[in-house]
Amino acid sequence: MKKQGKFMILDGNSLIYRAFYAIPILTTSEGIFTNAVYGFTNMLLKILADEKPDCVAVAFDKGRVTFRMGHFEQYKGHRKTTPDELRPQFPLAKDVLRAMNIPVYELEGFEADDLIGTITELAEQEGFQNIIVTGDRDALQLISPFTEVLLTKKGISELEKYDPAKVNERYGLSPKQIIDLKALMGDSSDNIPGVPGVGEKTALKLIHEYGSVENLYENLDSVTSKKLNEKLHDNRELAFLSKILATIVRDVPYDIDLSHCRYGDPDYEALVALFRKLEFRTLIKSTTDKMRSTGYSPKPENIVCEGGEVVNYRQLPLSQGLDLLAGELGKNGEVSVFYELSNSDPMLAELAGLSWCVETGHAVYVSGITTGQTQLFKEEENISGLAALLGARSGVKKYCHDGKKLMVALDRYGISWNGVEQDTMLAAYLLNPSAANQDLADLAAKYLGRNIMPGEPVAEACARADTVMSLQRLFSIKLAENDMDELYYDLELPLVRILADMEITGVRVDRDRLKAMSEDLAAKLETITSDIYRLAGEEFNINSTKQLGYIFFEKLNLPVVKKTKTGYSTDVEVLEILAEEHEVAARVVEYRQLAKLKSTYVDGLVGLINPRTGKIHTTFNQTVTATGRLSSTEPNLQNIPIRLEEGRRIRKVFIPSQPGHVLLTADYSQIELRVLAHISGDENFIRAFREGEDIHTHTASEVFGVPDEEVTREMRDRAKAVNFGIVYGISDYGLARNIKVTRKEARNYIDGYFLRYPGIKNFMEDIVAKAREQGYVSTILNRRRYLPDIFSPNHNVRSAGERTAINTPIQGSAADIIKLAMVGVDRQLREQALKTKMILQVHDELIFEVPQEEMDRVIPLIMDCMENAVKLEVPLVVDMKKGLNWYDMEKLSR
DNA sequence: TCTGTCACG
DNA sequence: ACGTACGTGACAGAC
Repeated sequence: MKKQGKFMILDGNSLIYRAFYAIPILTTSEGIFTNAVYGFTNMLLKILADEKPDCVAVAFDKGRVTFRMGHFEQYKGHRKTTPDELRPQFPLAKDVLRAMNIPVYELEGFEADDLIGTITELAEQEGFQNIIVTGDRDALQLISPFTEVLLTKKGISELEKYDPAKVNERYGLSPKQIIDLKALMGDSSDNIPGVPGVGEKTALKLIHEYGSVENLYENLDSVTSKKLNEKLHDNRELAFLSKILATIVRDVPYDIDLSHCRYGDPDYEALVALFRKLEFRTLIKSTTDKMRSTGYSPKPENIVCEGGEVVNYRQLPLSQGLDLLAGELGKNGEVSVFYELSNSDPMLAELAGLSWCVETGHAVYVSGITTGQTQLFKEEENISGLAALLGARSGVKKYCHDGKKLMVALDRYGISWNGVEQDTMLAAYLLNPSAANQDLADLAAKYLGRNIMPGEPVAEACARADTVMSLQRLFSIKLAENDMDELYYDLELPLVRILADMEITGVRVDRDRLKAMSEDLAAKLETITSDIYRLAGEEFNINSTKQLGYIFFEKLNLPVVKKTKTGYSTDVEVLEILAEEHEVAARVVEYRQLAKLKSTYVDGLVGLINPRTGKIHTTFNQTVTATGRLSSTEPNLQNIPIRLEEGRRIRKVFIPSQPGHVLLTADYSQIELRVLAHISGDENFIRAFREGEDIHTHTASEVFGVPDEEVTREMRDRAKAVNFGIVYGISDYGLARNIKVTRKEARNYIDGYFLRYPGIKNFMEDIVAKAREQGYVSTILNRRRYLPDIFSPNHNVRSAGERTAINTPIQGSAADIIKLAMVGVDRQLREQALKTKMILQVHDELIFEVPQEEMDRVIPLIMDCMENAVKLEVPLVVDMKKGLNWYDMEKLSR
C-alpha cells in the first residue's frame, strides 16, 4: 500500500446543524439568515488550518426517503423538521464549498454517514490516512488504524480527536462495537428503537461481557437478571433491526474519484464575492489579506464592470493626468473622484493618490508619491492645476464617496469646495441608515453586483472612481423614489461642507490645565488605590472586573447582586448596594469615576491635540447612527461630562481660540418632547407647550391629579422619568427598574399618563402598526429606518423593534431639526460675512466661537434660525449661554 | 476582537 | 411567560 497523505471528509449536515445551534441567529442587512453558514465556514477554515489535509471532501444527506426506511418505517420519523431559518443556509454553505474548490458528495436515498463510510473505505484502500469531521457519534464505528474521527465537543471551536485507543478509553469498546452498543441502547434522535428499557449503562455492560449483539442472544440464558432477560428476549427482533439501522453502509453504489478531492487554492474572487453577499466582514478581511500575502492579483475580467464591457483603467504621471482631465472634464460636465490619503485622520494626511472617472468604464489614476521623498501633490503648479480643475468655479459636478474627508484633507492645499453634488456614502446611508458601514466595496457588491478586488493599486483605485459614478446614478434614482430629494439635496449634502468646516476649525483646549488635571487625578487615584488595597487585604488590578469579582464575591464574600454573561456584575448599581456592606465598594465607585476622567477625558484629549493647529479636531460622522443623529469620534466631543461636578470641571479646558473671542452655546429646550407633541397631535400635550408650561410639572399634575402648585419635587421627578420612558417606547418593566418602584406602580403611572394624553397613546399604537405595514418608520423630513425586527417571531426581539418604531421618529425628527438649523445658521453667517464659527453639535445643542464684537448680532441670528428651523404645532425654544470656557457659562436672558 | 463599564443626549 | 428602557463612543482587560 502506497502512502497517499491525509484525506479529510466532513459531514456537512451534522456540522451545519451544529453551527446553527451554536451561534445565535444572524442575518444580513437584507434578511438572509447566515449564522449556520458563518459557523460552518469558520469551523472549516480552522480545521483546514489545523490539520492541513492533502484532500478534502464534504458529504451531505440527500432525499427524504432513505434505504433505512425499507427496514423500519419510523426511522427518523419524528425527527424535527429543519427550522425555516436553517433550510436556506444549506445551499449557501455549498456555495462556500464550491468557491473553495472542495467537492460535495450526496446521493439520493443515502445519508452523509453512508457516503463517508464508503469514501473512507475507498481512501483506506488507496493508502490514505483519514480524518472524519462530524458531530455525530455514529461515525466512531468507522475508526481504524487508518481513520480517525474529529468530533465536535462544544460550540464550534472545541473538537476532540478519536482513534481506536480513545474509543477504548471512553467506552471500553472497539470501534465496531459502537454499532452493537447503539443497537441495544437505541438513539432517539435517529429513531433507532434499541431494546426498550436498556440505556447506555446496561448496554455497555452487556457489550463488555458478550462482545456483540449476536453473541449476547446466543447466550441469552446466562443473563441472570430476570427483568433484563425478559426485556432482551421480548425485543430480539428490534435489537437486530436496530443493529442494521445503526450500521453505516460502506459500499454505496457511487462512482467516486478521489483525485478530485486534492485540496489547493480556493477561487478567491468567488469566495470574497460570496462573503460580501453574506456580509462576513472578518472573513472578507482575512481572505483579502491572504490574497495580498500570496501575491494574488485579480484577473482583468474581474476588474471589468457590467456586461463584460471593456474597461479602460490606466495610471498617468500627475501633470499628464491633469492635462487629460482638463480636456475630459467638459465632456459630460461631471466627474467622480476617488482619493487615497497618507493618514486615516484627514487633518494629518497628505493626498497620496487620486483617481477619477468621467464616463463609466474609463478611469485614470495618478499617484502623489513618486520614488523618493518628492510628493507631486505638494508642487505648486500641480496643486493649482488640481484646484482649477476640481475647485469651486469649475462648474463641473463632483461625485465622491465620503466627500467630507477629502474636503478636510484638501483644505491644507488651499483647495476649498463649496460641496459635492453627490456623495455615495451619504446616499447609501439615507437608503439604509442601519447598515453597519457604508464601505464602497460592499455597496458595489450589493447594488451593482460588482467585485472590487484588492490587489493591483491602479485597477483598484480606478474601479473605485468608476463605481462611484455608477452608484451615484443608481442612488439618485432610488432617493427620488423614496421621496428623499429634499432630505438629501437640501439638508444632508449641504451639511457635508458645514461639518468639514467645523472639523477644520476645531476647538482650542488649555493644554497646561489638562496636564495639571492629569497630575491631580493621578495623585487622587493613588490614594484611593492604596485604600482599596488595604480594605481588600491585597493588591490587585482594580480595572479588571474579573479580579474585582474575585475580591468582592469570593474573598470578602459579599452578596452577588446580579451576574453578567461572563461572571459577576460590578457596575455602579451593584457597587452602591454593596457599599452598605463594605466600605471598599464605595471607594471603587470613586476610583472608577476618576479613572474614567483621567484616561478618557484628560489623557485621552491631550493625545488628540493636533500638533499643527494646537487644537482638537473631532470627526463628525454623518452616516453612522440609525436615527439620523450625528456621532463624533477621535475624540468624541458629544459626551464630555456634565452631570457630576468632578467631571463637569473638564469643561474648563475648552476655550476660545483667541483673545477677544467667547464661547456661545444654544440648546433646544425639550426638543424631543416637543417633537412628540407635534407628531402625536395630542391636544393636552400641545397646549402645555403652547402655554409655556414646565412639561414635567404639567405631566405630574395630570398623572397625580393635583394642581401645578401642589406638585412636589418627587412627583415631578417621576413624571419626568415617565416622559423619558415614553420617548424610549415605554414598558412598565423598564420604568419600574429606572425609578425603583414596583412594576404595578409603574403600570399605574403609564395608564394614568395615557388617560391624560390619549393622543400619545394613539401615536404609539399607530406608529407600530405603520411600521408593521411598511417595514419602516419615517421622520418629519422623510428620513427612513427599516425595522426588520418588528416581524420577528421572538418576543424580545419584536418588542425591541416596537420600541425602536416609537423612538426613531422622535429622535430622528429632532436630529432633522437641528441639522436644518445648522444649515440655516451657516447660510446666515456666510451671507452676513461674520467671523463667528460653529464648532460643535451635541444632538440638541450648538456651540459657537464668537468674536466679542459680533455677539449682539449673532445671538438673535442663531436664536431665529434654531427656533424657526421648522414650523411645528408647538413652539421651539432655545436657551443660550456664553462664557470664556465651556464650564463657566452664563445664561443669556431672552 | 469581544465584553463590561461609563460618559453624553 | 417573556425580561429591555432609545441613540452613541472610548477605554481597559480578557481572550
